[in-house]
Amino acid sequence: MSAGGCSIVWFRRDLRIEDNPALAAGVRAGAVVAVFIWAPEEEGNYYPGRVSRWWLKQSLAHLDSSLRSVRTSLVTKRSTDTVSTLLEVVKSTGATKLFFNHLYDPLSLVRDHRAKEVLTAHGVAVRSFNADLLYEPWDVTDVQGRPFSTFSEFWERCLSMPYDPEAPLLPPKRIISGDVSKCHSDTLIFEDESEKASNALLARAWSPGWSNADRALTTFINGPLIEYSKNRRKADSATTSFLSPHLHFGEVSVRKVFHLVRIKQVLWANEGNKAGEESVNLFLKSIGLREYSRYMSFNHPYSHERPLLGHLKFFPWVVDEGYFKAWRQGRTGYPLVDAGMRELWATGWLHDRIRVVVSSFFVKVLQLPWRWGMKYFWDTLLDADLESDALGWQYISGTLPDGREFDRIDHPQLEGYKFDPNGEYVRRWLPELARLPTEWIHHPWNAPESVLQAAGIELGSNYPLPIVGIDAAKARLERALSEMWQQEAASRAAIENGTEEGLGDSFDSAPTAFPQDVQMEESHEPIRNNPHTTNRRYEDQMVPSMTSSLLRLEVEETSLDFRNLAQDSRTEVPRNVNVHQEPGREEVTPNVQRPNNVPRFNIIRDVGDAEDSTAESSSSNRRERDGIVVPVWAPSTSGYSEQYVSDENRIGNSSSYLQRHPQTHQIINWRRLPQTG
DNA sequence: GAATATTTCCC
DNA sequence: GGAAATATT
Repeated sequence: MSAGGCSIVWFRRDLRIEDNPALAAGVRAGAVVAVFIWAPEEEGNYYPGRVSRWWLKQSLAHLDSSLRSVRTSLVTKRSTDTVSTLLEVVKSTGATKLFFNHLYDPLSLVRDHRAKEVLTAHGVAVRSFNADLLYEPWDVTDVQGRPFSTFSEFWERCLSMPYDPEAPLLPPKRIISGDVSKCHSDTLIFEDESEKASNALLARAWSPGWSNADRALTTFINGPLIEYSKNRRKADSATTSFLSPHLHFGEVSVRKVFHLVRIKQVLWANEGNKAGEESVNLFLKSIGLREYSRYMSFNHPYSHERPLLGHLKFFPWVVDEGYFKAWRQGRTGYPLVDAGMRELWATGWLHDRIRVVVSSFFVKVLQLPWRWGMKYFWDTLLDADLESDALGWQYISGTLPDGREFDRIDHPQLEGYKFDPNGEYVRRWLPELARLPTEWIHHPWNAPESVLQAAGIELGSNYPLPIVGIDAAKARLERALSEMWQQEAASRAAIENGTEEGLGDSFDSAPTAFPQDVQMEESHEPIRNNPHTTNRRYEDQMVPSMTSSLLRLEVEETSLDFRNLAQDSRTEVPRNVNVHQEPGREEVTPNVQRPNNVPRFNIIRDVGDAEDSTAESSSSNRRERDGIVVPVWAPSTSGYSEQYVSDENRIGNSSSYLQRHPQTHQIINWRRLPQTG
């Protein structure tokens, strides 16, 4: 290690000092400059929503005070270009090392790789770590080394890995502060005046910050965890862990969660407490889903905007702003859905069950494009998380290999009596229905007039009639699906005739090309040009500004934007460095279907930097997990097809819907997009 | 207790 | 909708 130069520890979504490998490495190496860079414009369409920014603000303040208690502090920077800001910090502090923890969303993968390259080129030693996952995505594969494509296989493998997830690290007792006298901090602005009032309410319910996260974890493990299995179906329960926002910002490490929870499980297993054991399994599964969302994002970097399976390519989404608005405002006429949407709006929070209810209503009953819903979640959820939300919405939309079938509609009335049998949840969030007896609470449209009158309800006036009948929705869904199959057949015929090569790729998931389209009404300018006014977008429930016809026209354009994006990132990733193709993988010709050929990411093995490689080299591949492996997005370097799922024996088994339509068992080859233009 | 109805749960 | 768990006969 070079003498003199300090280390930069670059904080992102790992806002904790406990079990933070990057921080620990920095501390071990000597003096530390802790940095957080706020560059929301880089997030493009995923500029964080109001409540998410509120959380971040609190969390950073908390982190700063923790750092101060161990004698350093957090340098904060406002930036529109993270990498050059990092360079600036390097120059102003004389740092010679950079440490950070991995992220797996597509933007971070590209940016972090670039950061690593640029800084390395400037003579900075860069090391990165796994702090966000139990196992790195590239370590969890089937026996042939291929990534899994269903959650259960993935999770089964995670739970039976030959080595345990790393044990959590203790927080540093003391940190030697690097010289920041020439490195000033910017004041970061996370909320504007109009947002302050709403934000003030959040503080009553939530306490961001890593030590609060730790407390929340302990509370959960010693309390609700044991009943988790029993209570999980209750919409209104305070029996969830409430850890998700903490986890999103990395205030608590999943490894710590995993370890503590596992300890409980062993305890309960020894006591013969079957229910407790089962509860732990279920809770861990939800942790596993979070892992899986990163895994999917890493293996399929477009999963936040593109369906993984292509079978909905020609689905005629209903582009109806009125529907969208009614859904957002909780005025669909289905009490459970509406209660959920009101809760979401009021608190930034929803029980997982209710997320499923409102989102599947959105996709199946309203048939709105799922990306709109996902974007709204992104804007309003306290725990908005790109990877998790993408996984969730893709699951709901049936575009995952193991997702639920598309052609099935759950009835909110039945779900209501399932998750909210006494109607308490509905009454809490829909005061207008508060006096309705339980018998009718989940289907007021059936209630006798006298009952409604007694409850003070006038349907269509102070509470809406169902916006769409379930039967009508089913019929419309069937029509839409047959239209979709027709279009697809036509397109396939056209392709076979060689007349229209690849038509449909750029149209795929048409109005789901959300980006600026569903930007709410007032600003047509891209976010990056207009940071102040765009804050307002998140403030009120507004309607997309595009009319349907405009939106349809926009589709091609957004696809073009998307191409540019892909192109851009290509140029950022040098072709010669990242190629790591395993034997037998590279020769797959496009359109020749092979099972599961998807390696799109390559892994840099940075041998020169492996200070601990000798220490652990004998014990399996453990050493690869820290510091020396950096996830790299190198889409242009791989020469094989991405025909994902043609092995019907594997994927087909998981869904009869897919079995009936085997030709759709393909994960779309997004990489082909740039070439079709 | 095996055969059979019924309910539950799918990321 | 269907596998799997659970209840019923």
